[in-house]
Amino acid sequence: MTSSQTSNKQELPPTAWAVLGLLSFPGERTGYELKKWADSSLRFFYWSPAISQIYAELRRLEELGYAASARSGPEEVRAKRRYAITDAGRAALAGWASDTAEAGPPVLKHGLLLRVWLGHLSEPERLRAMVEEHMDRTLAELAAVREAMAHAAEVPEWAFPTLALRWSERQHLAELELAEALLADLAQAGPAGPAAGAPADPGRQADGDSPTPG
Amino acid sequence: MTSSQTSNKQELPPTAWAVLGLLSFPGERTGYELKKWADSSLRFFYWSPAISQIYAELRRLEELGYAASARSGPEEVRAKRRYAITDAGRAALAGWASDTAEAGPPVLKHGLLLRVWLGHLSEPERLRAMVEEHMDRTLAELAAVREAMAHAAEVPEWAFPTLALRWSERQHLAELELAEALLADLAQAGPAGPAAGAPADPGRQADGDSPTPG
DNA sequence: TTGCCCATGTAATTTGTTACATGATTTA
DNA sequence: TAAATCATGTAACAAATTACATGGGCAA
Repeated sequence: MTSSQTSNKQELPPTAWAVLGLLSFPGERTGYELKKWADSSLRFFYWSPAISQIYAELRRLEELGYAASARSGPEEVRAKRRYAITDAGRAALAGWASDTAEAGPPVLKHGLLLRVWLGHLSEPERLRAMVEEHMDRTLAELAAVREAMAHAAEVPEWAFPTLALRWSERQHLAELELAEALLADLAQAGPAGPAAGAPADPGRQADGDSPTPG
Repeated sequence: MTSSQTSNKQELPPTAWAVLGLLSFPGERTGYELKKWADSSLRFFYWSPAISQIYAELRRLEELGYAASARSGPEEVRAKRRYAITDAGRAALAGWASDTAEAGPPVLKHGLLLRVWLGHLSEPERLRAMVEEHMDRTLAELAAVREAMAHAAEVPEWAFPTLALRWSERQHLAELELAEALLADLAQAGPAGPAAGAPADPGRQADGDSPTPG
């Protein structure tokens, strides 16, 4: 406990809470283990920080008195460290996790959709191919989610992680349906519609006062 | 081709491409206008950069020869600037937009799900309330998407933006269904299950060798 | 004995945000 | 004439990544 905390309202970045969250499950673990676990669970609906950042957050968490570490080889610097959450850490995390204002809207950054939005710059076939590739990737992710879920479902302590993974499974299925519908829309708009792309298209350079797209 | 660019493979952050993408639709516009437009379209499936960053990206784009600006009051520094994409910019953007490797998997950072994953730290009712709040927010977003879509659908040049917004509409509907299912899972797991939360729970401090959660 | 996984960290850099400063034009 | 919106930018900072440095243990 490094004392001296004045404010009771800690302003921490999401990563710090996520790392502390990993620590909130029974057991002590190393930064390395935390990273692996994040890669096979958090990453499906939140995200997985770089390993170097995990170590940085662990140090910060320990300074705040939210986590405590024990070195394995007693005196060594840079020896294996196992971290555990403290009572103060658990209390702070519980406060954060229940704070409804803190949880803003989900952040989605969908590169494929940006490309669809910019569809006038690609050939229709290319666009279709990109959507299909996205579906392949999604399918692969779905398999990974299911594997993680099968793993989690075996342990009673991981009931909530299992629920989150179940949500993620459904989310990936929805993503596939969304892509399917997008493909259909593309097929309908492509051949008949205002056919975009590189070649032959008379007029259409109407620069000047065109209204701002929505 | 505006000369002097040595490398033909520009390594630009997503934001730069997004801003250039906004510019790729017919018409010249100011940074300010770009921001408003991003707020009512890009933000639904990608994201909307801070206005200060838009200005920064516009400057970078102009340096690269991908965009060109014209001041309104001829000699003034800090006068209104209208930007337009150049041929080089359009070509680079088209290359980027068709690059399938460039488009990684979608990034999702879902604060609500992180809290569900951490469900053992909240009271069940609190969790349910958070999911319901999320549904309210999603409903409001859905309305905004639909409004933007109605706007976009009127202009033939915005056929692809309209498609992207249609995808977003469906995505928000899916998000609602996902939340519904989550609520059901929570109700099922809550009363009977390994009832987490603050009070009265004997044992459960099993620190030590517990396996790493998935 | 080579290469992989475990394990921890530092340094440099990029990306992006918020807060601030400034002023013109439009609307109530 | 006051407030809102339009419009552009700077400065300080936070968050997070990549690249790099280091070294032990184990398996092919």
